[in-house]
Amino acid sequence: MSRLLEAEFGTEPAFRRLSALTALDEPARTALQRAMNRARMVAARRDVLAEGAEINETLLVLDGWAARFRQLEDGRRQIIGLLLPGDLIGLCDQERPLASCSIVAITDLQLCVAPDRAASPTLARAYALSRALDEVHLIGHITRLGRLDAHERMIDLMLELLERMDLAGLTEGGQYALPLTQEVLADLLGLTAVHVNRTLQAMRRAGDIASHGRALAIANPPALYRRIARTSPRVSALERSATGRLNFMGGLT
Amino acid sequence: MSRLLEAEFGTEPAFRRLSALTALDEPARTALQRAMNRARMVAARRDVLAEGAEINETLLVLDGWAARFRQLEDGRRQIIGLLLPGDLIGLCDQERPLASCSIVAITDLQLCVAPDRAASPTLARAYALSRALDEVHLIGHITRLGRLDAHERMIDLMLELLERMDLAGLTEGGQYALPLTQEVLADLLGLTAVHVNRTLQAMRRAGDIASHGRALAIANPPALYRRIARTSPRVSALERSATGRLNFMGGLT
DNA sequence: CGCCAGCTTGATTGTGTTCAAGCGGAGTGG
DNA sequence: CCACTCCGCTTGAACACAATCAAGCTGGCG
Repeated sequence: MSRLLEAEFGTEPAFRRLSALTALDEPARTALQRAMNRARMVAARRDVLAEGAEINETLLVLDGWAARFRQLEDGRRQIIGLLLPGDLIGLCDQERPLASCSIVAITDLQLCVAPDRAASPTLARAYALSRALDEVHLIGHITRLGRLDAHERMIDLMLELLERMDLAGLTEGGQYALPLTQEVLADLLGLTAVHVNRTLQAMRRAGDIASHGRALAIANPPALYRRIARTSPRVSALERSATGRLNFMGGLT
Repeated sequence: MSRLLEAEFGTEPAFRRLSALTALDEPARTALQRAMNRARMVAARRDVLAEGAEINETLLVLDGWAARFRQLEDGRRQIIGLLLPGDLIGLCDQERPLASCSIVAITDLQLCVAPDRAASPTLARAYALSRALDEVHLIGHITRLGRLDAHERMIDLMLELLERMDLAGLTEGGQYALPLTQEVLADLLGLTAVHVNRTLQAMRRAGDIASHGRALAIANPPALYRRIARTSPRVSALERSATGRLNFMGGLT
């Protein structure tokens, strides 16, 4: 592997996220790099996985966004969570698990098969932390839907995504690209698209956010953090310690 | 161990639930039985675990109900999920995980330390399935909160609890004891206690449910299943196959 | 050019909240 | 034994947040 490729690899969002979770040793890096060379593409709006399908392999998101969702018989849709670069799909310790929700590509998506956790104990640890983080996000989402109003939900979500994008090295000066339509936001936040629209407008007028094309700028995250009863477990959980390592939460309860 | 004790053990809700998840071999049964002999009690309304606390051991609920919840700074509370007999607390594969939410005893609670999964591969499998089921419940809860109205949320929850209680052998003729105050239901369903009250009254008037003291009778589960856009992954997931084993779902996505 | 998806706006309706008050039963202390 | 309290349940009236319905706008793309 040439040094150039190695350097490129180091800036890959998925690699950045996993190594932010825990320091990866050489076998882990090698396994990841090999897996990432066999990427597959999924076009925007295409299904990645249908609910109830058998899961044969764990996938790793390399680029683009996807959404886990559940669809009710009458057509109502609830998005369970978003999958960002570096997120894992289908992590579990059963033999032949079935998907508990469907997954759709929100943008064009680049995936690879995640290397087996047996490749390295550090990789196994990164996976365990990733899974714990997933659960934290589910819990945050429940709290958002159950106890926050439309404005709070929106801000809370944007702050969660800021943290997550940051983990994968995908933010710049508190800004990041938010490739979600208002309809997707609605299905995520348990609102209607119309109401999402009005909420966003109010937030822009209030100066809380600014969007230039796809880029979302959150005016003053620390101020918002203070103003909002945050659903995520603890804000500080994603603050990096002096070592550059995460000073971390995790674990089911 | 005398045969009598062995027989008692076989009817323990926690044991019934775990062995409904997967057939448990002798080492698993022995380990469980030994663990269950060292039960600890927690009085109703007492905290079992505070958010952010370090989790040193996995716990198993033997008797009574508990709730995982997150409390916002302004006092709003959202219940993330309920813990019923046979449910596990703190399952994960990290070394020193921190609790991602607080847990409070809803009724008097009997707990024990869950035997190490290394005790038996069948036990490990039961734990993995239990964890997958937990995630399914989180997903169902998100869908409930995001896309169902008050009536639907109530019915959907009651059906989920019917299935879960049944798994632990704690139902009789479609009835089970529901030890939740209207305030707890409100914090669970993202509603106010006042509105829960009115919703329950409407359901009683409509004949959907009947409560005699603590016992909740759901009039006609199959009919409700049909009427309601269910949030749980698939209703059939909890139907027992001819073998008495579960014909099962599970698995993260 | 024409289409379509996504965004915007207004008017109206409705589900659920808020505030306020009262009730009934279980447990406690005088 | 009674008074007192507290908790959970119930009820009513007014209000508010978000849904619904309907229409028009904008920009990218075939």
